[in-house]
Amino acid sequence: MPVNDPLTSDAARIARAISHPVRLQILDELRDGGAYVMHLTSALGRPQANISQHLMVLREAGLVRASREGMTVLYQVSDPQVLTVVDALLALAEKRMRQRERVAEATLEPGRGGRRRHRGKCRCPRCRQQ
Amino acid sequence: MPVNDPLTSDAARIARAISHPVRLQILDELRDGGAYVMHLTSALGRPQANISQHLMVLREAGLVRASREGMTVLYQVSDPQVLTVVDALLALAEKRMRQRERVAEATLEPGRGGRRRHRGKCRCPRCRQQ
DNA sequence: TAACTTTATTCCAAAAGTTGAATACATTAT
DNA sequence: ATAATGTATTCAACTTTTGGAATAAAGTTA
Repeated sequence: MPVNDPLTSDAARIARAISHPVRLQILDELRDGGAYVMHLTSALGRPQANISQHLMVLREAGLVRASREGMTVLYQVSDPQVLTVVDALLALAEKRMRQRERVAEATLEPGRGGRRRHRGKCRCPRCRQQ
Repeated sequence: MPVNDPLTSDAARIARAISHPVRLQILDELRDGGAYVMHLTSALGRPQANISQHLMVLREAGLVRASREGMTVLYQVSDPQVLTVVDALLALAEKRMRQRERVAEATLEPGRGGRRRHRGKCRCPRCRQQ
Protein backbone atom coordinates (compact mmCIF):
# COMPACT_ATOMS: atom_id res chain seq x y z
CA MET A 1 0.00 0.00 0.00
CA PRO A 2 1.74 3.08 -1.30
CA VAL A 3 1.81 6.18 0.80
CA ASN A 4 -0.73 7.84 -1.40
CA ASP A 5 -2.93 4.88 -1.99
CA PRO A 6 -6.14 6.15 -3.55
CA LEU A 7 -8.11 3.55 -1.62
CA THR A 8 -6.73 4.59 1.71
CA SER A 9 -7.11 8.24 0.85
CA ASP A 10 -10.74 7.81 -0.07
CA ALA A 11 -11.41 5.74 3.03
CA ALA A 12 -9.86 8.53 5.08
CA ARG A 13 -12.00 11.09 3.27
CA ILE A 14 -15.08 9.08 4.15
CA ALA A 15 -14.05 8.88 7.78
CA ARG A 16 -13.34 12.58 7.86
CA ALA A 17 -16.80 13.38 6.54
CA ILE A 18 -18.36 11.20 9.20
CA SER A 19 -16.15 12.47 11.99
CA HIS A 20 -18.45 15.11 13.40
CA PRO A 21 -21.19 14.47 15.94
CA VAL A 22 -23.79 16.36 13.94
CA ARG A 23 -22.96 14.58 10.72
CA LEU A 24 -22.95 11.22 12.44
CA GLN A 25 -26.39 11.95 13.83
CA ILE A 26 -27.56 13.11 10.43
CA LEU A 27 -26.52 9.82 8.86
CA ASP A 28 -28.21 8.00 11.68
CA GLU A 29 -31.43 9.88 10.98
CA LEU A 30 -31.25 8.95 7.33
CA ARG A 31 -31.58 5.28 8.16
CA ASP A 32 -35.01 4.40 6.84
CA GLY A 33 -35.60 6.10 3.56
CA GLY A 34 -33.75 9.32 4.34
CA ALA A 35 -35.03 12.51 5.87
CA TYR A 36 -36.01 16.04 4.98
CA VAL A 37 -33.81 18.94 5.92
CA MET A 38 -36.45 20.43 8.15
CA HIS A 39 -36.72 17.15 9.94
CA LEU A 40 -32.99 17.03 10.57
CA THR A 41 -33.08 20.60 11.76
CA SER A 42 -35.70 19.90 14.37
CA ALA A 43 -34.48 16.41 15.20
CA LEU A 44 -30.97 17.61 15.96
CA GLY A 45 -32.01 20.97 17.35
CA ARG A 46 -29.50 22.95 15.35
CA PRO A 47 -29.86 26.05 13.16
CA GLN A 48 -30.94 25.29 9.62
CA ALA A 49 -27.85 26.85 8.08
CA ASN A 50 -25.61 24.66 10.15
CA ILE A 51 -27.47 21.52 9.15
CA SER A 52 -27.20 22.59 5.55
CA GLN A 53 -23.48 23.14 5.92
CA HIS A 54 -22.98 19.69 7.31
CA LEU A 55 -25.14 18.21 4.58
CA MET A 56 -22.85 19.86 2.07
CA VAL A 57 -19.86 18.13 3.60
CA LEU A 58 -21.63 14.79 3.40
CA ARG A 59 -22.68 15.51 -0.17
CA GLU A 60 -19.18 16.43 -1.28
CA ALA A 61 -17.86 13.24 0.25
CA GLY A 62 -20.47 11.35 -1.74
CA LEU A 63 -22.10 9.86 1.32
CA VAL A 64 -25.56 11.30 0.70
CA ARG A 65 -27.59 12.57 -2.18
CA ALA A 66 -30.31 15.18 -2.23
CA SER A 67 -33.53 15.20 -4.20
CA ARG A 68 -35.83 18.15 -4.24
CA GLU A 69 -39.52 17.51 -3.67
CA GLY A 70 -41.26 20.78 -4.18
CA MET A 71 -40.18 23.14 -1.49
CA THR A 72 -38.50 20.50 0.61
CA VAL A 73 -35.43 18.40 -0.04
CA LEU A 74 -35.04 14.77 0.81
CA TYR A 75 -31.61 13.54 1.74
CA GLN A 76 -30.72 9.89 1.44
CA VAL A 77 -27.67 7.83 2.10
CA SER A 78 -25.99 7.17 -1.24
CA ASP A 79 -25.07 3.61 -0.35
CA PRO A 80 -26.32 1.36 2.45
CA GLN A 81 -22.69 0.49 3.20
CA VAL A 82 -22.30 4.00 4.55
CA LEU A 83 -24.54 2.94 7.39
CA THR A 84 -22.41 -0.14 7.88
CA VAL A 85 -19.54 2.16 8.70
CA VAL A 86 -21.73 4.21 11.00
CA ASP A 87 -22.90 1.06 12.72
CA ALA A 88 -19.36 -0.15 13.23
CA LEU A 89 -18.44 3.19 14.78
CA LEU A 90 -21.45 3.26 17.07
CA ALA A 91 -20.90 -0.34 18.09
CA LEU A 92 -17.33 0.36 19.08
CA ALA A 93 -18.31 3.53 20.92
CA GLU A 94 -21.03 1.64 22.75
CA LYS A 95 -18.60 -1.08 23.75
CA ARG A 96 -16.13 1.45 25.05
CA MET A 97 -18.83 3.20 26.99
CA ARG A 98 -19.88 -0.04 28.64
CA GLN A 99 -16.28 -0.72 29.53
CA ARG A 100 -15.87 2.71 31.09
CA GLU A 101 -19.08 2.24 33.01
CA ARG A 102 -17.86 -1.07 34.30
CA VAL A 103 -14.75 0.65 35.58
CA ALA A 104 -16.66 3.48 37.21
CA GLU A 105 -19.30 1.27 38.75
CA ALA A 106 -19.65 3.85 41.51
CA THR A 107 -23.38 3.28 41.83
CA LEU A 108 -24.47 5.99 39.44
CA GLU A 109 -28.08 5.84 38.34
CA PRO A 110 -28.64 3.13 35.75
CA GLY A 111 -29.40 5.74 33.09
CA ARG A 112 -31.41 5.18 29.97
CA GLY A 113 -30.37 2.14 28.02
CA GLY A 114 -31.75 2.72 24.56
CA ARG A 115 -31.28 5.56 22.12
CA ARG A 116 -33.60 8.51 22.26
CA ARG A 117 -35.20 10.14 19.30
CA HIS A 118 -36.15 13.68 18.33
CA ARG A 119 -36.42 16.81 20.37
CA GLY A 120 -38.83 19.21 18.66
CA LYS A 121 -42.08 18.94 16.75
CA CYS A 122 -41.36 18.42 13.06
CA ARG A 123 -43.64 19.25 10.16
CA CYS A 124 -41.68 17.63 7.34
CA PRO A 125 -43.67 15.60 4.80
CA ARG A 126 -42.99 12.46 6.71
CA CYS A 127 -43.62 13.58 10.28
CA ARG A 128 -46.70 15.64 9.50
CA GLN A 129 -48.77 12.79 8.10
CA GLN A 130 -49.74 11.10 11.35
CA MET B 1 -30.48 10.92 20.63
CA PRO B 2 -29.66 14.22 22.29
CA VAL B 3 -27.50 16.71 20.48
CA ASN B 4 -24.61 16.00 22.77
CA ASP B 5 -25.05 12.29 22.98
CA PRO B 6 -21.88 10.87 24.53
CA LEU B 7 -22.15 7.84 22.29
CA THR B 8 -22.34 9.84 19.11
CA SER B 9 -19.61 12.15 20.29
CA ASP B 10 -17.28 9.28 21.02
CA ALA B 11 -18.09 7.61 17.73
CA ALA B 12 -17.23 10.88 16.00
CA ARG B 13 -14.00 11.09 17.95
CA ILE B 14 -13.09 7.63 16.77
CA ALA B 15 -13.86 8.53 13.19
CA ARG B 16 -11.82 11.69 13.49
CA ALA B 17 -8.82 9.76 14.74
CA ILE B 18 -9.08 7.35 11.83
CA SER B 19 -9.73 10.06 9.25
CA HIS B 20 -6.20 10.51 8.01
CA PRO B 21 -4.53 8.43 5.32
CA VAL B 22 -1.42 7.84 7.39
CA ARG B 23 -3.36 6.82 10.47
CA LEU B 24 -5.60 4.56 8.45
CA GLN B 25 -2.53 2.86 7.01
CA ILE B 26 -1.01 2.60 10.45
CA LEU B 27 -4.07 0.78 11.74
CA ASP B 28 -3.98 -1.45 8.71
CA GLU B 29 -0.36 -2.34 9.45
CA LEU B 30 -1.27 -3.22 13.02
CA ARG B 31 -3.50 -6.03 11.86
CA ASP B 32 -1.65 -9.11 12.94
CA GLY B 33 -0.16 -8.58 16.34
CA GLY B 34 0.71 -4.94 15.95
CA ALA B 35 3.88 -3.34 14.68
CA TYR B 36 6.96 -1.53 15.86
CA VAL B 37 7.38 2.16 15.26
CA MET B 38 10.39 1.65 13.09
CA HIS B 39 8.43 -0.76 11.00
CA LEU B 40 5.64 1.75 10.49
CA THR B 41 8.19 4.40 9.64
CA SER B 42 9.72 2.35 6.88
CA ALA B 43 6.49 0.72 5.75
CA LEU B 44 4.76 4.04 5.25
CA GLY B 45 7.86 5.92 4.17
CA ARG B 46 7.30 8.89 6.41
CA PRO B 47 9.58 10.69 8.87
CA GLN B 48 9.70 9.08 12.28
CA ALA B 49 8.48 12.18 14.07
CA ASN B 50 5.41 12.30 11.90
CA ILE B 51 4.60 8.66 12.53
CA SER B 52 5.01 9.29 16.23
CA GLN B 53 2.66 12.24 16.07
CA HIS B 54 0.00 10.19 14.35
CA LEU B 55 0.49 7.41 16.84
CA MET B 56 -0.16 9.92 19.59
CA VAL B 57 -3.46 10.85 18.00
CA LEU B 58 -4.45 7.21 17.83
CA ARG B 59 -3.33 6.67 21.39
CA GLU B 60 -5.30 9.63 22.73
CA ALA B 61 -8.37 8.36 20.96
CA GLY B 62 -7.84 5.02 22.65
CA LEU B 63 -7.55 3.11 19.41
CA VAL B 64 -4.08 1.75 20.04
CA ARG B 65 -1.84 1.01 22.96
CA ALA B 66 1.94 1.04 23.15
CA SER B 67 4.22 -1.33 25.00
CA ARG B 68 7.90 -0.76 25.24
CA GLU B 69 10.19 -3.68 24.48
CA GLY B 70 13.67 -2.53 25.21
CA MET B 71 14.62 0.14 22.78
CA THR B 72 11.66 -0.41 20.54
CA VAL B 73 7.95 0.10 21.08
CA LEU B 74 5.23 -2.21 19.92
CA TYR B 75 1.91 -0.66 19.01
CA GLN B 76 -1.24 -2.72 18.98
CA VAL B 77 -4.85 -2.08 18.23
CA SER B 78 -6.65 -1.73 21.54
CA ASP B 79 -9.73 -3.60 20.37
CA PRO B 80 -10.24 -5.81 17.33
CA GLN B 81 -13.45 -3.89 16.65
CA VAL B 82 -11.28 -0.96 15.64
CA LEU B 83 -10.27 -3.00 12.63
CA THR B 84 -13.91 -3.73 11.93
CA VAL B 85 -14.40 -0.02 11.44
CA VAL B 86 -11.31 0.18 9.25
CA ASP B 87 -12.56 -2.75 7.20
CA ALA B 88 -15.95 -1.15 6.71
CA LEU B 89 -14.27 2.04 5.52
CA LEU B 90 -11.95 0.24 3.13
CA ALA B 91 -14.78 -1.89 1.81
CA LEU B 92 -16.86 1.15 1.02
CA ALA B 93 -13.93 2.94 -0.56
CA GLU B 94 -13.16 -0.11 -2.65
CA LYS B 95 -16.74 -0.34 -3.82
CA ARG B 96 -16.77 3.32 -4.78
CA MET B 97 -13.52 2.90 -6.65
CA ARG B 98 -14.89 -0.03 -8.62
CA GLN B 99 -17.96 2.03 -9.45
CA ARG B 100 -15.83 4.93 -10.68
CA GLU B 101 -13.72 2.55 -12.72
CA ARG B 102 -16.82 1.10 -14.30
CA VAL B 103 -17.81 4.60 -15.34
CA ALA B 104 -14.38 5.42 -16.72
CA GLU B 105 -13.89 2.13 -18.53
CA ALA B 106 -11.69 3.93 -21.04
CA THR B 107 -9.42 0.95 -21.55
CA LEU B 108 -6.86 1.88 -18.93
CA GLU B 109 -4.43 -0.86 -17.96
CA PRO B 110 -5.99 -3.36 -15.57
CA GLY B 111 -3.73 -2.25 -12.75
CA ARG B 112 -2.71 -4.26 -9.76
CA GLY B 113 -5.61 -5.94 -8.04
CA GLY B 114 -4.31 -6.73 -4.59
CA ARG B 115 -2.83 -4.50 -1.95
CA ARG B 116 0.88 -3.95 -1.93
CA ARG B 117 3.05 -4.08 1.13
CA HIS B 118 6.07 -2.20 2.39
CA ARG B 119 8.46 0.09 0.61
CA GLY B 120 11.80 0.08 2.47
CA LYS B 121 13.88 -2.49 4.23
CA CYS B 122 12.83 -2.74 7.87
CA ARG B 123 14.94 -3.99 10.76
CA CYS B 124 12.29 -4.07 13.46
CA PRO B 125 12.24 -7.11 15.75
CA ARG B 126 9.69 -8.75 13.56
CA CYS B 127 11.08 -8.05 10.10
CA ARG B 128 14.68 -8.74 10.98
CA GLN B 129 14.21 -12.34 12.09
CA GLN B 130 13.96 -13.98 8.71
C1' DT C 1 30.57 7.58 30.89
C1' DA C 2 29.97 8.28 26.01
C1' DA C 3 28.11 7.01 21.82
C1' DC C 4 24.33 5.11 19.52
C1' DT C 5 19.57 3.63 18.48
C1' DT C 6 14.71 4.15 18.85
C1' DT C 7 10.84 6.82 20.04
C1' DA C 8 8.48 11.05 22.00
C1' DT C 9 7.71 15.88 22.46
C1' DT C 10 7.80 20.83 21.62
C1' DC C 11 7.51 24.80 18.71
C1' DC C 12 5.47 27.07 15.06
C1' DA C 13 3.44 28.44 10.75
C1' DA C 14 0.33 26.97 7.27
C1' DA C 15 -3.87 24.69 6.21
C1' DA C 16 -8.35 23.00 7.18
C1' DG C 17 -12.60 22.72 9.75
C1' DT C 18 -16.56 24.96 12.34
C1' DT C 19 -20.15 28.32 13.30
C1' DG C 20 -23.38 32.31 13.52
C1' DA C 21 -25.12 35.88 10.83
C1' DA C 22 -26.73 37.54 6.84
C1' DT C 23 -28.37 36.70 2.51
C1' DA C 24 -29.38 34.34 -1.75
C1' DC C 25 -32.08 30.90 -4.12
C1' DA C 26 -36.13 27.90 -5.19
C1' DT C 27 -40.82 26.81 -4.72
C1' DT C 28 -45.50 27.52 -3.51
C1' DA C 29 -49.41 30.45 -2.05
C1' DT C 30 -52.04 34.71 -2.17
C1' DA D 1 -46.04 40.41 -8.19
C1' DT D 2 -45.57 39.86 -3.39
C1' DA D 3 -45.24 37.19 0.49
C1' DA D 4 -44.10 33.12 2.76
C1' DT D 5 -41.63 28.82 3.38
C1' DG D 6 -37.73 25.74 2.99
C1' DT D 7 -32.98 25.25 1.70
C1' DA D 8 -28.26 26.78 0.18
C1' DT D 9 -24.39 29.76 0.12
C1' DT D 10 -21.14 33.30 1.55
C1' DC D 11 -18.48 35.73 4.84
C1' DA D 12 -15.70 36.51 8.84
C1' DA D 13 -13.97 35.08 13.04
C1' DC D 14 -12.36 31.39 15.53
C1' DT D 15 -10.55 26.77 16.71
C1' DT D 16 -8.23 22.65 15.39
C1' DT D 17 -5.17 19.89 12.69
C1' DT D 18 -1.04 19.06 10.26
C1' DG D 19 3.93 18.46 9.45
C1' DG D 20 8.77 19.83 9.45
C1' DA D 21 12.59 20.90 12.34
C1' DA D 22 14.85 20.57 16.39
C1' DT D 23 15.42 18.35 20.47
C1' DA D 24 14.37 15.56 24.45
C1' DA D 25 13.90 11.10 26.52
C1' DA D 26 14.55 6.13 27.13
C1' DG D 27 17.24 2.20 26.45
C1' DT D 28 21.35 -0.26 24.81
C1' DT D 29 26.22 -1.03 23.81
C1' DA D 30 31.08 -0.18 24.13
